[in-house]
Parts: sequence; structure tokens; C-alpha cells
Amino acid sequence: MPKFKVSYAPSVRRLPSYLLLAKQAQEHGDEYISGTLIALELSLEPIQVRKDLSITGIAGKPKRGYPVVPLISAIESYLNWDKRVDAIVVGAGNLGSALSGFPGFKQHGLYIVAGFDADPGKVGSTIHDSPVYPISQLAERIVSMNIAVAILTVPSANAQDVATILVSAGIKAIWNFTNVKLKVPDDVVVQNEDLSSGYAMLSMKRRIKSALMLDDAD
Amino acid sequence: MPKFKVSYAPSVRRLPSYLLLAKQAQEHGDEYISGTLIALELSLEPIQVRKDLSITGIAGKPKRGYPVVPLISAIESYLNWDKRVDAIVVGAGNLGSALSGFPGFKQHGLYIVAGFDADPGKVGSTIHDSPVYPISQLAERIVSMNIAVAILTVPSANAQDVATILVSAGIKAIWNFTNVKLKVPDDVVVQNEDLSSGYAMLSMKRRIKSALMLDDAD
DNA sequence: TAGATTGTTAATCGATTAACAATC
DNA sequence: TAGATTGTTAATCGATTAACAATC
Repeated sequence: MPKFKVSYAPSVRRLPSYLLLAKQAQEHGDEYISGTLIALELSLEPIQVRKDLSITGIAGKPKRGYPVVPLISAIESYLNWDKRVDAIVVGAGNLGSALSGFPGFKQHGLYIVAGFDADPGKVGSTIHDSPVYPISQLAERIVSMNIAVAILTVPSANAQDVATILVSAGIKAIWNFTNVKLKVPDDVVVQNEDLSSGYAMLSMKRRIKSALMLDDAD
Repeated sequence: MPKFKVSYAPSVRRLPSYLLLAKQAQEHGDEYISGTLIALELSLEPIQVRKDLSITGIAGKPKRGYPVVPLISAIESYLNWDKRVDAIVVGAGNLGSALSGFPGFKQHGLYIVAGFDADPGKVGSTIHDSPVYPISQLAERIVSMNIAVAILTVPSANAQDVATILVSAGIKAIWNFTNVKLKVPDDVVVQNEDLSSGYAMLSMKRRIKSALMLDDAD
């Protein structure tokens, strides 16, 4: 039984980068990877890497670093990435298709097993080997396939309506790529992926940089 | 001449949501929008909205809220979204294509005027009305079109090489959708858009929710 | 006027960073 | 052993939140 620190967003967001480096070290045949090296690669402070890695419970070895194989397992376990999760993509446009084909996801246990679209022209096609069904079959197929996670890439105008259907069909987690603040019950998790926020950051960094030549913030 | 507080990431990330609500209020014919209402819509604290909006310099009116039209202008101006910016997409796959067609970007002044791809099969096609060129012409076309912003959606394996070309051709800002930590000179701005981080957050929220029924963190 | 809302100043909270002993 | 690196404890920094006077 793992302990649950309710700990915390910034660290969790950095874990995937650490995982990637650990996997690269493993491929390279290294037995250990140091926090110092990770920090160097990612332009972070070593103390921050050590602090972050402490949430995985893996003990490092002075002078060597963290044991690569246990570290990988611990991060994957912490994120639940060591168990397969089936998901659907709702909105089989370019973005939905891109996400279906994203190579990292399967590595993280995320399998996109079906797509749904309102466009009859898309129905019957596939997105990266997964079938695309009409959106009218959304609820019934969520139930029959026992899906818990949905990736939402429909036009904003339809986002809330589709989310409501998802929830009533039993979906417990929505990865929301629309700019709509979804209204869902308390027991449903929503992760918003807001491209405009990212572009706002880029815009602000540009302005600051051109004005002063200053520092970065992610 | 605007003042530059070097202020700050979390607030800046929220500005686009405020902008969207302000525009909706404008369409609805409202003259003012209150921080209280914005907070309610976005599940934020009113004090946080007021604090965030203070960086735009717009003064609200007690009992009414913030004047919609000046607020929109101020946010757009703060983010430099009131000026047209031409950009290219490097990697004209599904993700690049999805970004090219993202309706919000043009509204924010971001025009994707060309795509580039290594696949000869893609060259000569278009992504949302913009031509796709061979990646061999990247440097020369950046110079001739005088482009400052590039959106990077190539496979990880090529990310650093392409970024190096971009920089040497004069690109000053890279919106990086790969999971590679790019090495670029000091005067080049990079905004990383890491899908794995988002999925890590979703995964952790699911685990916490199922373990305890707890709170959210974006 | 009464009451809702703003904006300022101060307090709290959480994340990052510093210092340093422990250790391989 | 010497020195690099970890992990803990404390300090700092920045963001969020609270309190409340000002005001429309």
C-alpha cells in the first residue's frame, strides 16, 4: 500500500522528464543516474530534483545517484503508469488523431481504443488503428467497453454537452483540450490542457525578453 | 509605454480565460463584468481574479465590475495579442495540422503562414490554407518571409537538429511540442508544451480522487 | 441609502532554495 | 582517503488568500 502525500503539482509535472532521462540512462546501460546530472540536462537546481525524487520513495546512493531501474519503476508506479488504462477520444479531428498517435502514451499505459465523431464522413475510418464510431453511440460503447477516461477534442460549442454525456455514461476522468470550463460532478476528475495559456506564456516571455533580456519561467 | 512588472506565470496563464469571458460578455452586450462573476465561472477566488486583473492596469468600478471593452484591449495589449505575428509550423503531421487550424490562434494575432515537413508526400499540400514546404527550404524561407516564431511538432529524434536550424535562421521564439529540452542561445525564447506533464497530472488526480475524494489542482 | 464590489495592505501557505551533516 | 552526492532541516521567496476601508 503506497502512502499518499497529497503532494504536488509542480513536482508531479516534472516527473515525466525525470522518467524519460532515467529510461535513456537505462538504454545507455547506466546503473545509476545522479540528481546533479538530471538537473544539468533539464536546467533545474539539483536540490529541486532531489526533493522531487523523494516523493517516489527511492533512496539514492551518495556519489552515484539514484538506481535507474528502481527509479523508473517507482515513478511509473507513483503515476499509475504501470497499469494499462483504456481511453477514448471524442472528436476525431486532427488533434484527436494526433493524440491517438502520440508514441509516448502507450508507454505510459494509455491506450486509445476508439474515437467518436459527429461527422458521418469520419465514422468507419480509423485513427491510428482504432475505429471511429458515431457520437450517437458514445454512451452505449463507454458502458460496453468499460471505459473510464475520455479525451475531449470536440469544438468548444459542443464541449459541455458531450461532457455531460460522458459523465452520465460513467466516465471518471476527462482530459479536456477545449477552452470550456466543464461542469462535472465532484467524483469526476478534469485535467485542462489549455493551448491559449501556453501561447500567453510564450507571448509574455517574448515581450519580457525583447524589453530586458531576462529570465525564463515555464 | 507600458510598464513591465516581471509578473507572473500563474496570472498570465489565467488571462486567456478572463479574456474569453470578457469577449462573451461583450457579445452579450454587457458593459461591465465583475471579478466575482469571473471567479464563479472559473471556480477561482474573487480576490485572485482581482489581483490578476490588476496587472492589466484596468480599474474596476465598485458594484459593477470591470469595463468590458477596455478590459479586452488591456489583456490583448498586455499579451501583445493585438499585433499580428507570423509563424511557421515545423512538422506538418496531425498535431501541426491541428494547431494550424486552431480557431483561437488567429483571434490572438497568431497567423501560421507555412508548414514544413521532411515527408515529400506532404510537400505541396496545404495545412489549413497554408502551403507545406520541404524542410530543406526551412532556413531560406524563414529569412525571406521574416518569421520570428516557430511551432515545433517534429519527432523527438529530430527536434534539436531542427531547432538549431531555426535559431541560425533567426527564429527568436520556439513553441516546443516535443519532449526534448532544447538547447538554444540566451536570446531565444522557448515555451515547452509537455503533454506528458498533463497526463501525469490527470493520473495523479485520478489516484488521489479514488483514494480519498479530494481537491483539485491544475 | 444599503450593499455589492473593488483595491490595498497584511497574513498565510506552499514551493524553491540554502546550508550542511551523513555517507558511499 | 577525498570528494561528490544524497537527504534533512531551516530559510527564503513568491503566490494565494484574508481583512477591511473606499466607493459607486
